[in-house]
Amino acid sequence: MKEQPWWYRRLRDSGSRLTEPRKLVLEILRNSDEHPTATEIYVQAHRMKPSIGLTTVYRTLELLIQLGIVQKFEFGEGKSRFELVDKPGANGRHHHLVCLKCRKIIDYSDISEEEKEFLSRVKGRLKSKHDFKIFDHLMWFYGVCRECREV
Amino acid sequence: MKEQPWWYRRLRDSGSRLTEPRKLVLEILRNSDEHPTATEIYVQAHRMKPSIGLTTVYRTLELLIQLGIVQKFEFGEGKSRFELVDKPGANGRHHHLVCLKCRKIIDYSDISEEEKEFLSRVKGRLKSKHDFKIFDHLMWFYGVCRECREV
DNA sequence: TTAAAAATGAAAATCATTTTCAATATGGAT
DNA sequence: ATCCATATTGAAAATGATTTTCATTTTTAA
Repeated sequence: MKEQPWWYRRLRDSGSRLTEPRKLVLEILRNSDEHPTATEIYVQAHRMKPSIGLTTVYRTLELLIQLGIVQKFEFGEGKSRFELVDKPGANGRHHHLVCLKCRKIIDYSDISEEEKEFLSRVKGRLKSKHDFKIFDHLMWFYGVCRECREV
Repeated sequence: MKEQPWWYRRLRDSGSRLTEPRKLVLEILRNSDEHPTATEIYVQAHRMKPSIGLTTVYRTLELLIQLGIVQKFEFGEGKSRFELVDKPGANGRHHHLVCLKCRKIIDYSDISEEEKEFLSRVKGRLKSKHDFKIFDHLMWFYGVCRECREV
């Protein structure tokens, strides 16, 4: 007997049906390390089951958010990103370097061990001080790149 | 002789012109306690100078974000909200805690010694790796607050 | 004062997300 | 397994925020 993911029960308990598209969206979320957008999820889902529609992906995500199975993030890109709640070890990768002169933006994702440790300490502190459970973070650094300093 | 806001200099230094629409948008941001949306800023600006266009408000905000003068927020409403960044170096609200459920935002400025050290190490690393000289930073943490976890 | 470059505004285009509505799939009852 | 009420779905249209295009205006430096 195969063990069912905890969200199957939560879906059922809410009176919602456990449909193919819903299982697919959940499977895709389970298997992605990034925080996919609705469209990214749709593209994957569509490859596996071409009959699926983007609308359904949106509706499913909305439902899963209501049920506390999925979290919605916004990083200022003008679109939302989604992640399974309590998915361990999918944090970081959202560091931006902005040059104040030429306005170039560099995304960098290489996080050092030190940085990870620091972040987990900060998260611990935020938990105890503000009683927040942190799922993710975003860091912006503003400066001037070499080319612009040379002028 | 009137003292000019620090952002005037930063605009100038970036090679951008200090135009009427830009001053207006900055003035509106300076005088608002809330985080206005682009449209809200436009409505105010338009009252003071009817020739102004929504496009210019968007373009100005984009520029100010690139220059680190303005921050963009997204609360999951499908539109962005904007706020003036505090003067760099001075007890700025550089840290934000966002509750992913109720969309509440907590600004906190109490930075520990450990945190300051960490940031200076990160800045050093960014300097050597990406050859950026960092002037300022911004950190966002996404999580769920106590009230929302209790449900 | 003048010309080049930067900035502007209006309208059109784009993009993410939501709504509408007719067709389909699901799960409990039979 | 079959049936049926209804939850769910997909396609297309609608919406709303943001971006692009392009001709005109404003700003700055010489």
